[in-house]
Amino acid sequence: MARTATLKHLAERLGLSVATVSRALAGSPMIAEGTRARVAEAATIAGYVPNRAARALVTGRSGFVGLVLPVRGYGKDDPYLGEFVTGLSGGLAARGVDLFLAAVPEGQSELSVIRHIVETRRADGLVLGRTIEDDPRVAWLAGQGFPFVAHGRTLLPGLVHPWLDTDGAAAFAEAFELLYALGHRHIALMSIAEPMTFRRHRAEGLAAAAARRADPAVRIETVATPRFDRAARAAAVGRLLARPDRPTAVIGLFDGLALAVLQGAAAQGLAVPGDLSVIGFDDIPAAAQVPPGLTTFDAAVADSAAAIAAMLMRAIEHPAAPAETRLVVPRLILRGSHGPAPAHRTDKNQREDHA
Amino acid sequence: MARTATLKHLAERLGLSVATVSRALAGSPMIAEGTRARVAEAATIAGYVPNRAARALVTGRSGFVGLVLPVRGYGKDDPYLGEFVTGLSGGLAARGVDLFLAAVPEGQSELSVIRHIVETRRADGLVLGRTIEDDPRVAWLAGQGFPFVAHGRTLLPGLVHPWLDTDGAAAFAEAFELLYALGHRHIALMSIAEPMTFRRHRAEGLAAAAARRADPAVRIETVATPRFDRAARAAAVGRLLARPDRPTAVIGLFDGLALAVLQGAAAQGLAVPGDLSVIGFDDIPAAAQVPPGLTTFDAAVADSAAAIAAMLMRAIEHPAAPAETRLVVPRLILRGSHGPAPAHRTDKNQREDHA
DNA sequence: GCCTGTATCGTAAACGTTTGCAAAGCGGTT
DNA sequence: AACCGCTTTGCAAACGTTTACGATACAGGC
Repeated sequence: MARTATLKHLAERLGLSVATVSRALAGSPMIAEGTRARVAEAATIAGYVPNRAARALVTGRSGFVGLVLPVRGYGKDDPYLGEFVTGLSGGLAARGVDLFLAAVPEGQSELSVIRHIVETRRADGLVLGRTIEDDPRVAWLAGQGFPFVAHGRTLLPGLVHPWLDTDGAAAFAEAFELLYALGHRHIALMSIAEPMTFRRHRAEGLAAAAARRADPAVRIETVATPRFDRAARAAAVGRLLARPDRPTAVIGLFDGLALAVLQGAAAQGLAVPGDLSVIGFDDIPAAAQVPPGLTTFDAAVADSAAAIAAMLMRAIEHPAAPAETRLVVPRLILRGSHGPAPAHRTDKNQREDHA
Repeated sequence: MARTATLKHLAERLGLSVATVSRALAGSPMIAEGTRARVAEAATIAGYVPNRAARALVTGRSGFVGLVLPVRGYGKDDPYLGEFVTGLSGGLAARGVDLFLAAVPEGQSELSVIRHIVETRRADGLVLGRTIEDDPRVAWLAGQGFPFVAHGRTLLPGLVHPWLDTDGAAAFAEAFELLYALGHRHIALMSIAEPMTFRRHRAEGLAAAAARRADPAVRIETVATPRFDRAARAAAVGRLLARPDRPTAVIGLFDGLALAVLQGAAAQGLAVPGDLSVIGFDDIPAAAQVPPGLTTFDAAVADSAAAIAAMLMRAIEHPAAPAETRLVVPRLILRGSHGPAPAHRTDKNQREDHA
């Protein structure tokens, strides 16, 4: 197996200089069309592939885009990681860039890992997952002028930055309308304590849709538990469903919470959707597996990831360009966990004005 | 912000040559202890970090280890990817190596992606996931002498290669013993049609344990469906559980199958574990969420991944060393889906000799 | 006092690419 | 005939490392 061909080899074979060959391959306008064709042909038949290390050394660009994984955030709790990563990698590979993956070691902050990547120029750009409202990573990267795009908005005042987000507000408004049309008036939102940006948008979308109905019978309540605390989550669900004035429908901020509601309902002998309707968000695999099938939203993670890749490449190549943002609307997936509100049981301590 | 310090900067500041500084940092024995200390100190206070591109250019090693992700294999169906990747990345980072991730584009074979990585020397080593019995990736890489370690064994005749695998045989033997002690005699194995190596080992472990009991009442049957065909899977489960001589317990080759059984049982009004015991393998997050909690095995993916990282680094640094292999035993996690065999209902068409 | 060996350090080449600058060729103008 | 401008190509430096080899010094042995 011949050692991988280099520019010098091509140059010698063609009777040209290395510089000319390099420029021809790069499509430089200062090369005659004829020679460019000759070079291109010779390159393909020689199976030439540029040495990335050499190129990186002179251009100062690594040819890599980084993704950092906080162990805590993306652990067993992140079923969509596979989709996200494949979409990202695919989108980047099409542009000749590779995906570089960094885990956050135990006891280190994600920001410190990011700082290290930036300072050592290990990647030309970064993609950030799971942003929170005042995300320090976003603030720091924006301050550095380092190219990045966030999956999820932030609410940092006076700071515009590139992001792609799912339109959680629209989705939760749609969920409300679905439930309202089925007769549900008392709806609970299972939420989390952490200030993830998506929490705010989805909650606001739900509240806004409810307000638009201007129906005094409508009652929305929210219960929040720590994001990774399964026990607290289960306990809160138990309390919620055991109440005499329990809601007839509950929306989970994401599927994990909706599944917990399903489990809690089963534990208390409540039929879904007979006694209780449940709607989630994300469409994780378990949503299709657990009976009676969770009605939820498909966030199109793979497509989003590919779009993020494209946005990031633009940000890297045009650092001065204005920040690009993009909102994708999730698709409602109707399965078995939603149904008409139980007619015989209106909230005991409420006037029966919608009967 | 000062441009990242280089060897030349350090050399000038210390009144040494670049070569000496390089050697001192590398811990070469031909450097006096005193100067080494001086260099080390200067390097830390200057925040020196070697330029990977330059190093890669001269050493010919990229400083990256590759992981290729077939979209089909690791999609929504691979909930353990996050754990695996973080474990891998962590294990590699500790050794100064980074993880590089390649997705397999639609319409391309995984082998072609691997070939491309190897031929362009984009990575110094590869880790292979989801091996099958006669895995062409393993065969090709071994033929090339390219460093790699497989997560899962192969059954390629006369080919020893580095691998780390979970001891599925031991686990399924343990599952059998658990069920046998609870009185179960008729057990079904939900399996898949694809020749994944783990399928064989787990099935053999189950069969061997059953054989060891030498109990004529013991009956093991296997039903296999295509791995990614959810509909076929559900249909097969439905048929199995609807039979008058249905098994009293079923073991899923992995949690996805066990969950399908749980769902099928619920659909037919069978109580778990009252009427049917179910055991899975992998401990995916949904296993803890779905009622009554799936009894399964923890495959310790993160630890395995870290071990794979270590093995791969050894394989890269000592290409001539004999292939290293490692078997880790999964841990049984007892939850709610197993229980005593239903006493009142022995198989109708079978003698009641174990009553 | 000379030779040899050892410890320590410097010189310089090499890795493969990009790119500023010079050079060559050539047609057309004055 | 000299000059200019344009197109096309080559020269050479640079990116930051590693490493083979040579150089220097100093010690010990004769």
